[in-house]
Order: sequence, then structure tokens, then C-alpha cells
Amino acid sequence: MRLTIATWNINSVRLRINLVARFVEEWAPDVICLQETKCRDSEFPLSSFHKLGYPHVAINGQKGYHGVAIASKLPLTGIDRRGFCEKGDARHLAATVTPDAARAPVRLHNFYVPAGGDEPDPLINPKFAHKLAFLDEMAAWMGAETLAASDAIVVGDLNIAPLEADVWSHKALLSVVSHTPIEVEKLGLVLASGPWVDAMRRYVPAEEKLYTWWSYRARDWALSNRGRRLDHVWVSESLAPRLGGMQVVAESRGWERPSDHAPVLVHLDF
DNA sequence: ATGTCGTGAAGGTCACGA
Repeated sequence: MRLTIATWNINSVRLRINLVARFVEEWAPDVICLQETKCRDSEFPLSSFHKLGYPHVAINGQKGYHGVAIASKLPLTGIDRRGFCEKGDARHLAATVTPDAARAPVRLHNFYVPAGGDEPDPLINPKFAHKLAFLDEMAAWMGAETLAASDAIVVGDLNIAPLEADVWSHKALLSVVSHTPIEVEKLGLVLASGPWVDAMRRYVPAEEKLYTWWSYRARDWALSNRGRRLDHVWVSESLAPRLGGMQVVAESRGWERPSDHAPVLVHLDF
């Protein structure tokens, strides 16, 4: 069978539930991982997901900020939420899907890494310090738990564009939070806590521009095309041979009242 | 190129985070 997994920073799931509907009707992912749902669990539009064909939904929300969710056509087991940096933020959600009863299950981790504020100096910007600490804790925990030792996937808005071709201008963004060397280094340590494989870059060469986010502030996001690849899909090395394709659904950025992030889809063939 | 969004608590707009 083919398992299609999507990840999308939706920037308010309640405001954009109709965009979620349009996306899943056109792309029919088996599992959709959302970030920035921005609502309490009691406010989550659960019945909308049920009507869209996703009877299994795991949520980790909070009032107004952050929040992650996993909606699935297949049963979700082992639902778990980890807190990072003792902040009480809803930034992680894990669940297991079993695409093929004859195979080992796949563990899925959905992350929303802190954005980090504007000033790229942890000594004067507590939000940037939090982002760096979050990455350190992520690497330590993922390594200690050996998450990549069995079939596993990490998705989410990691809020870092690590490669030069992950941003519209490497030079211009070297001191812009999301592309600073210290963040890129720490994200590299998270990746190396695996072995994890950057699934998106299996399909687009490292030298080729690839974006998942375009600022709301551009007059014309498509014309200026000053994007960044902030959203990621990593698979354990054991799953890499199962990779069967990847798309960034950039057209969604042009939909009415869009999220500033586009969904990323990855296909796995079992 | 400091511009545009979403939320919440007010209170008919602003602060904050992104």
C-alpha cells in the first residue's frame, strides 16, 4: 500500500478549516499533521475532520498560540505529547500508524519549533534563547530515545531553513532568525541524532531552491518569491527505501485567506 | 521592503507573537 503523509502549518485551524477541506479533497493524504492550530483541545473542529474522512484525530492544543494535531484515516495508537523547556507549550505530538499489518508500525512525531523572535542573540532575546534550548533538548531527547532506530518520521514547522537553497538569499538571511549559523548547526545536531534522512531533499537537489513559507508582508508572494523552507519531513534511514515521492503544494499559498506556509506531502510505499 | 496576519481582552482598537 501507499501511505501519504502531509504536514502543514495552518496558522489557525478554526479560521482555515475550509482550506484544510480543500487540501484533503485535492490531495487525499492518509495522515495530516498540523501546526499552529491556535486553539484549546475543546475548541478543535473535530467533527469537521470526521466529515472529511479522518476518524482518528490526536490533538495537543493550547489557548491562542502554537498547538499541533494529527488527523488520520488509519488508527492512531500510542498518542503522546512531550513538553520541552518546561514552558507548558503545545509543540509536540506523537502517534503510531500501522500501514501494513505485516510490517512494523511507523512512529510519527509532529513538531512546532519556536520561531525565535527577531533578534538573533540569545543574550538579549529570550525567544531566541528558548529556540536554541528547544533544539538542544530535541537533539538530546531524540538521541536518548533512539527514535530513528525503528521506522519513524519527524515532520513539522521546524522554523529553520538549513541549506543555502532553502532561502531566497543566503547572504541576506545569514543574520535573520531562521537561517543563522547557530540555528542551522543545532538543527544539524537534531538531524544527526538519528540517522534521519531529509526526505524533501531526496527529491530536490541541495543546490535547487525549495521553499514552504512565504511572508504575508510581500506585496506579491509569487512574484517576489522570497521564500524559506521552514517545514520539514525526515524519515528514519530504515524508511528511506520506502520513499515514493514528495510535493510542496505551493499553490495553496495563493488561495483566499491563506496560511503563510504551504503543505508538504510525502509518499511511502509498503 | 517594517510590510501582514491571527488571537485575546477589551471595548469599537491595541498588544503580542509570528
